[in-house]
Amino acid sequence: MPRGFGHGGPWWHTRFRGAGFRITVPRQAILEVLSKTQKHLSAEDVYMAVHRICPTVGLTTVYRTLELLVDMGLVFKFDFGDGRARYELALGPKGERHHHHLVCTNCGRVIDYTEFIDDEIELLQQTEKGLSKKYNFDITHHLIQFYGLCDKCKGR
Amino acid sequence: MPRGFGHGGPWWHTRFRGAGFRITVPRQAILEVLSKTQKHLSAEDVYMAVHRICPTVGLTTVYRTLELLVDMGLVFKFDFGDGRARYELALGPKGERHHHHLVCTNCGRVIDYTEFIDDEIELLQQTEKGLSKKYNFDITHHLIQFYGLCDKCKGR
DNA sequence: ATATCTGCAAAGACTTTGCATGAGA
DNA sequence: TCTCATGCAAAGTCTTTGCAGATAT
Repeated sequence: MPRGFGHGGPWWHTRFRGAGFRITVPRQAILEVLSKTQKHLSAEDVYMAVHRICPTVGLTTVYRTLELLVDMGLVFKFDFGDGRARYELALGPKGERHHHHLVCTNCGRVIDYTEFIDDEIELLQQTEKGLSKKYNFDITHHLIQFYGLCDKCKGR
Repeated sequence: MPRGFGHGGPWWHTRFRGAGFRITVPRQAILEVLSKTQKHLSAEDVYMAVHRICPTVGLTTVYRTLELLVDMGLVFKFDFGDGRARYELALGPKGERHHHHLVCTNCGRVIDYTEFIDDEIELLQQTEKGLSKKYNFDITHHLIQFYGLCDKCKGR
């Protein structure tokens, strides 16, 4: 059965019920928005998209829900240096969405890349193993970003 | 001659003069503070430390100077997810301070590690090369962070 | 029934900006 | 001298919190 839908509704319902969290309209709308994009959305972005599905949902709820999802490990939170956090679905460390980022320090453009991920992942898993042991950490995820000037900004 | 001091004063004076920036008391104090620690300082941390050297320097100047140093590539700016930016001296991509981070998502503790850097650097340089070519980016630096629970937080 | 969740408004925290004064080259 | 830098105060932005009413289980 493909990831996504089972008998009891969307896949994440189980995670929610198991943790004692309630399945509500705002939460469903927020997860729907996150599932339907490949972009890195800010809280405001999510809020505006959710607003089209369910106009009564407030920005506060968006923030609270995103925090909850991050804590549950369902969503990753990123910082690209422009002062607002970005969010995207996690879907597992080797899941179909996993990628790293290339960030332009001038215009803020962010490119997702997956080209070199396989080699990176291999090395990272070794590193994770070594680090976990040495520092007694439970490592849950990682972040790799390259910074520089994009093609449009480098000739300036 | 060791990096650090030449005839005309500290090493960064040349960089400043060359770029048309002035060498001022606040800037010297801020760079002195950054050179004398291995920690990741917030703007407020820098401000307080600078205040002991030169009490007239304001927080605004600290922010402005840190931004300048980041733009010049002399300082890196990090985000560990606690809402305030951290700064530390760059000293070159293979310089003596280069390291990656291990961040506890529960208590916010940050550990610098250098153990696996050599293998990582090698892979990263290949990746950088590939990315630069494919996306036509001038890559200046990278960020690698592992997230998880530290030994104190995992038993909770 | 009741503990959780939500929306609104207000507060909080970090960072940036305007402007007149002061200082480096 | 003359442009650049600084400090203060105020404003700006993103994010969090308090609380009463609404909702899921």
